[in-house]
Order: sequence, then structure tokens, then C-alpha cells
Amino acid sequence: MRQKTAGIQDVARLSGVSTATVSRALSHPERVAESTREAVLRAVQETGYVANSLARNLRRRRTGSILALVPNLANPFFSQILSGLSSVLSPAGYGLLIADTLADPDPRARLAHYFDSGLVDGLVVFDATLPDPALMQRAHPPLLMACEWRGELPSVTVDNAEGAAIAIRHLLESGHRRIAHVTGPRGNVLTESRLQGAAGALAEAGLALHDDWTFTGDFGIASGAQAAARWLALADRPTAVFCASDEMACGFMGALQQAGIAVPGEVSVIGFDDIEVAGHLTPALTTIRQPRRDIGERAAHLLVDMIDQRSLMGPSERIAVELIRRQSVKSPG
Amino acid sequence: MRQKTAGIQDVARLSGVSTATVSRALSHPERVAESTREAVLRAVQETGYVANSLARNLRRRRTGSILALVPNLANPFFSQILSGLSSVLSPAGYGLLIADTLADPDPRARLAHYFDSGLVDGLVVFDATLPDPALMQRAHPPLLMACEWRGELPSVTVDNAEGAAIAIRHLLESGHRRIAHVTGPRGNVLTESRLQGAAGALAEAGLALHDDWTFTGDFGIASGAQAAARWLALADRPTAVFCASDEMACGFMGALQQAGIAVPGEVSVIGFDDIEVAGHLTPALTTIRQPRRDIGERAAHLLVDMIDQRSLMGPSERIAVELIRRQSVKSPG
DNA sequence: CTGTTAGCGCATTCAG
DNA sequence: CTGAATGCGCTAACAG
Repeated sequence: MRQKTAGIQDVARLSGVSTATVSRALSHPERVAESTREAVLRAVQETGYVANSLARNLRRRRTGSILALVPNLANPFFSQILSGLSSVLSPAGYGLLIADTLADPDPRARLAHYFDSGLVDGLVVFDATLPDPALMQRAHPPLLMACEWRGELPSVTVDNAEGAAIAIRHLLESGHRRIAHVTGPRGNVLTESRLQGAAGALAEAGLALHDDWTFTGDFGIASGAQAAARWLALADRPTAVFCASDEMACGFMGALQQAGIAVPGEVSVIGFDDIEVAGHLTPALTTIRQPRRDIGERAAHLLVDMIDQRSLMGPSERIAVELIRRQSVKSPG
Repeated sequence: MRQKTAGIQDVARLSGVSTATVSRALSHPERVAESTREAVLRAVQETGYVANSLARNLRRRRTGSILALVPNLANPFFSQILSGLSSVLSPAGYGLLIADTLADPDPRARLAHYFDSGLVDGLVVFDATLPDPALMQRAHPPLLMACEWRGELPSVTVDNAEGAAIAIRHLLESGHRRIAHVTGPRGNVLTESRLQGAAGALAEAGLALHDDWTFTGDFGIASGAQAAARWLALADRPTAVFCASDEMACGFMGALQQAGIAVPGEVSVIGFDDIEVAGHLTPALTTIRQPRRDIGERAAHLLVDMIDQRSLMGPSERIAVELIRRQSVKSPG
């Protein structure tokens, strides 16, 4: 059934040269006479030879793959990012391994495993709660943080505080003064950063973020719906809500509409992320766009550069966000 | 900076045994005396030794990773499936590599690369348009189709025709007779299968699928919105629409609502997939649920079994779908 | 139970 | 420009 695949020896024999020459003809074509190169290539065609990556990598001391550590693979937020990563990694000769950090009972152990096993040439880490390898005092391949960040590690992030400020200012400019905020999980760097940006923009207008109007969520749809229930229970309801993720905005609007509240008639809603469905909701969701594909692409580039330079350090990059005006925000009253 | 990691030699020296014993103590603890095992383990602790997977895999002739070939990684439909895959692969000792088949200009070449390079122990293929490796006459690791299928290859699929039939019957039972269908891309196995299931259920009721009422989409949101434009242009409008994916249903409903058409007041809409957002739309989308996480998990199990048995063949599995009644379908008129 | 001996398949010295 | 020799780091036979 499974005919054994041709080895470099077979090619060498068929083309009448040594295995060393075959290897060179394939890896460094210019260092070989044209005639022999052709002979080798012909033999490669004939045998269908493809170098065994395991052996090649062992010899070259590189694995040809990079690992993305994402918290909750099931979150569709990452799909575009992974796609961006893949689209630059693939042409650069790297495969993309992905692992779910949430699924893992013991992230420390697993991380240690990845670090030392020589399984990957680099890592893109989307989860700031993972232990910092530098602090673990161990050898490890280049590592880049993305979306979330931590310490001085190189990273690709979005301007979260500014995005939140833009969202709040948009609400303010539309005439809202009574503004609520649905946050991500407390302690998360994105949550805190957006919270701070929102509070700052509010302060500029002489307003503050009421505790009663700050609902803690977890970035997921269901938590947005829960926040809606809390909003509904309020005697004194804010006229606008800034949700720290589109998913939460979606859950929030959905639950409100189920309860017979009009959006944006009775409450304006603004999200964060600009997930694909945002523009197709009713009303279409006004939000802060986070260019997820770009994040993936930039992360891949930066990481590949670090690998090329054999450096654990590298530049960080901050990507701008953008207000996308749609229909879920209007003037109050 | 990057201290060189300890090798098996270091552990052997430190614990006063041979490298072979170290290897055994780690891979087959029971074949080693307890006292030596302890000594080895202690040395491992001390040195922080982690076996180099490249060398180990070269020797064992396995790679420890399996590859998922998905058409369009950016499609969030796959995120749950990947999560399911990962959750069983990880404990089974496999890493998950993912590659986007759409992004690749020459899938044949890349596929050949994966097959022969010994990079992976198995593949899960979500794209039926890829060439069949068996027909390519080459050695390759076990392969399992998922979601889509092709020829006699082992697969994990959902009962697409039945799901479509259930959707149509639900519309019929609600009193609809004038039913439209928004399909996936023509030629796609899922598209054809759902089309056939829908036509069958319609035929049972003495009805047929009108060409004028069959809109071709591509499973994406935008194509659903385009279908809505065509529905709006109809002089004689169907009272219900079966969309072959939730994303299309979402785009369809959104565009209709923008145009001032009430759902389900003027048209009932039913989708397929049950993506997470479906229940949070307004109206909440009635749909056919496809258990995506289960699909991933089952695929992983079947593939691991094939690998364990060193077999290119294996059982196929069909997973049941389920009608999720929500609010986007009601009686006409 | 343990050490010795051979490679896994390839890329890279080092001579010629 | 090419070939012969030498491991990459580890595990599987095979003896002892």
C-alpha cells in the first residue's frame, strides 16, 4: 500500500552523483555545475523525492514551524488573525502550529515542553496570563506577544486605550452624557486598558465612569446578554453603552431587543473589534475596528525577523484602530 | 542569553548510567529498576532536560503532529471544530498544524509536500476539492475527510441532506408553500447535498424547487445579503427562505431588515449550522444545528485510530443534526 | 535490568 | 565543483 518514499540515496544513485551533491543541488543550486544540477533535478522528478523534513531539521537545528498559543481556540475572534499569520508564515517556509492555552490544565508544564523540546522556532502568544519564559530562566526560542502584552516582551498590539476613548468621544459627540461600559474580564490587560481609555475620555468631558454603570463581562456573547439584564434592572438607565467587544455588544443588543427596548431608539450601543457580523446586525453595529488580519501578518513578520536575527528581543508594534460609524448610535432623547 | 539546553548525555553522566537507560527510564519506566529510575528522574530535574523532539521523532519515525487542511482559515465556522480537534489531539500526544488550502496558489504541490516530507502523521482534510492522494499514487500518511467528503475516503460528516429536509419540513409544517433556497457555491458537496435534501422534502409535499427561487451564494455573509437583493427584486415573493448556512441567513435577514421587510412577519428564514451568534440575532435565528465541536473531536479520534493501526482505511462516521426552533420562522399571512 | 552498538535521513565540514 | 566522512540527539536491537 504505502510504498516507501525515495530517499536522497536513491536520487544520488539514479543521477550518478553523491548524496552530498544532491543535497547541494537542492539547497544551494548555485554551488553546483549546471549539468549536474539538471541531472539531479531529473532524478528528483523521476523518483518523486521530497526531503524528509525531520532529518533535515534535525541537521539544520530548526523545525520550520512556529506555534501560536491562543486562549480559547473556539473564539472566532482569532480566525482572521490565524489566517493572517498563516498567510505570511507559509511563504516564509514555516508551518503554523496552534495550541489552546485554556484547554490545558497545566500551562506552565506545557510551555516548558514547547520551549525546550526544540519543537518550534518561535512562538506567538495571545495570552498574557502565561508565565514569562524569561522569568522561567530557561532557554527558549524567540517569542512575540500579540493582542495582549506583558512586561517588556516584544509585541503587536492595538491601541486599546485610544480605541476606547474614540468610542466614548463618539458617544459624547452624539450628545450622550449617561454612558455605561461593559468590560472584559477584570484583570485582563485589554479590559483594563479599554477601561482606562474610556474613563479618560469621560474625564475630559467632566464625567466619570459610574460603578453602577460598569458591568463586568468576559468578551463573550452571553456575558453581553447578562449585562443587558443588569441594565434593564436599573432605575436610572444610561442612554448609551460602550461594550468592550462586539460579541458582548451583540449579546447586549439581542437581549435588549427581546425585552422590547429599541436600539438605538432608547439606548445607543457601540462595540469594539468590528467582527464580520457587526455590519449585518439590525441595527448595524457602530464599533471600533481592530484590523485582525493585519495583526496576524505583522506578528508573523516581526517574529520571522527575530528568528532570522537569532534574537529574543525585537521591536514592538502598535496598530491603529478606527471608528466605524453605522446605525447603533444616535442622539439621545 | 540562550543557554544551551541539556542533552541526554548530560543526564546520563549526572545519574551515572548510559544514555540508553535514560531514554528507557523516560519512555518505558517499567523496564527500569526503581532505584535507577529515581536517579535518572532526579538528574532530569536538575538539568531541566527535555528530550529534543526532532531527534526523537526522526528515530521513531513519527512526527507527533497532525495537519488540518481547511479552506479559508478566516472562516469562523472552523474555530469550534479546530478547538474540538485540539482538545483530543493534545492529550493524545499530537500537535495540531493548520494550513489554509485557499491561500495556496498550488494545492497539489503543497499537498505533495506534506505527504512525502514526513512532516505529519496524519491529515484531516476539510476541502473536497483537493486532489485525492490515493489517485496521486503516492505514499502518504492516514487521511480523514471532515465535513466535506470525497470518494471512498474515511470521513466524519453531518447528515446534510437530512438536515435540509428537516428545515424544509419545518417550513412546510408552519404552513409555507412558497419556499426559496439560498445555496452554497455550486459544485460543492455540501451545497449539492443540502439542495437535494431540500428538493426531496419539497417533492414529498408535491412541491418543487423553483429555479427563480434558488439563489446561489458562497456560505458567506455577503452572499446572503446579495440573495436578499434578488429576493426583493422578485415580483412574486416566496414566504420562506432556507439558507444553507447561518452566515448567509444572517446577511439575508440583515439586508431585508435594512429594506424595511419584517422577519418573520413578511418572510420566514431558516439557517444551517447554528453558529454562536444565531441565537442572539433579532429575530433569533431558527436553524439546523451542526455540532461542530463534536465533529472535531470525532475526527481526531478516528484519525488517531487509523494512525495507531497504521491503516489508510478506516470507518466513516455521520453525525446527526438537529432543528433548533427560535423566532425567525412563523406561519405565513 | 543495563550497556554497547547502530543507525533514523540528511547537511555540512574537509579534502581533493 | 565534487565526494567521503561525520555527526544532529535520540531510541531500538542485541547482548550481557
